[in-house]
Amino acid sequence: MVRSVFEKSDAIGLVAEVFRELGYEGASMSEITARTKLSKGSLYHFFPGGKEEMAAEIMANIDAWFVTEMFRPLEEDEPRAAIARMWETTDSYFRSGRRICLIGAFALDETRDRFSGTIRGYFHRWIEALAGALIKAGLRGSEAKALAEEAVVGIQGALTLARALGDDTIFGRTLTRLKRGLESALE
Amino acid sequence: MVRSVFEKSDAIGLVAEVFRELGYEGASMSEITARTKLSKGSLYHFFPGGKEEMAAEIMANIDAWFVTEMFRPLEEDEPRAAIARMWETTDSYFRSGRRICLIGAFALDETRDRFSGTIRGYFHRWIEALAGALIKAGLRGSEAKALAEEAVVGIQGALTLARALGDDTIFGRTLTRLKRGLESALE
DNA sequence: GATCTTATAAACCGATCGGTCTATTAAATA
DNA sequence: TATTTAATAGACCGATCGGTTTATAAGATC
Repeated sequence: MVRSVFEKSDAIGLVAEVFRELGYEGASMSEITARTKLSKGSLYHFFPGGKEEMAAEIMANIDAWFVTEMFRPLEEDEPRAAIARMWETTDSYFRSGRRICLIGAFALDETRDRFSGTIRGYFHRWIEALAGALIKAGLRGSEAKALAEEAVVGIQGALTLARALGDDTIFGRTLTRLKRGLESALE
Repeated sequence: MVRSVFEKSDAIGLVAEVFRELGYEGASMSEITARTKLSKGSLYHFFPGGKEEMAAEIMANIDAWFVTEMFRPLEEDEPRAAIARMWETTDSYFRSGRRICLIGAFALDETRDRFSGTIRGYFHRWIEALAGALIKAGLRGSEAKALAEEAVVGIQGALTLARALGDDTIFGRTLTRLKRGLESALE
């Protein structure tokens, strides 16, 4: 069989999973072909720019997903409902802490230099969108900004510790704590 | 010149910096030799086991440093003073957020599988040591554990966001917030 | 049905990978 | 002073790296 009706969007998802497991440098082309079952021919057909283009498209994909599912709702919808949905979206996207944040992982080593704009933009927009929703819900700007930052910091930290400790419960516990923190500030 | 009076402890520090910048997979032997100015001869003399041994010794070194400077003081010294010192030690070790946590970074990709014991031990002891100090300072066990976990989660998250946003202020701001959280619980 | 495009497979490429080995020399020991 | 050990430099090795190319065949278009 020479043609398996893979679409580029399928490829993005499959390759993303490999980057998530191995990191940018750890994900060699041979590991990517082995784990995705996509040949080099297919991969370079979809991503002529190689690994760098794969990573860039994956990040753009993730970013677009968050914009649609989380940032724009926070910016445009009724703030309390959007915030409530944010916690659910976060828990399900990160599979209760069993899935890491690829954009956060890329930020830690020199991979960051290749994608600094996307990385900065993702976290900046998350914090700004949440802070904006908190302001619409009645908080002062300074308090909203601090709480939004605290939430995103907590999510990232909990993802790191969930992996580091092999603990399936810390992520959910952290989300619950952060959610209560916001709710008590909004009372 | 053929002998430069390098000691193994010097080598550990130099190589650690390369792993911190490039990650485990990104730190190739040629990059390590280029950045440390240590030849392959020297590196394999100090670390016959190659990259894996380098990383293992670096992590053991970091762990030992934290045990001496932070965990044991939390476990043995007067708790409030030890906690106060913990914040200072954390800020100076991570250079106000400009330096990442290598052990946290290793936790995120498959590098974790090589060193899972050390990684888990490091974070577990940090949380346990801090929780123990909080209990000695008068908190209930459950509250102490939750606050200790919150502190270590926040530190890791702030390190990620400091790098991701290129923001030199978020780490200090987070430490201050976490510190106040503990203090108000101890009042 | 002929042609063209899209997708796949895999042989192949030079460069770099992690690691070994030999040579050399400074310091320690006898 | 002779000998051994610790440390360094770098040539060298097979394997793997990211990437290119050629071949082939399944849809799509005409």
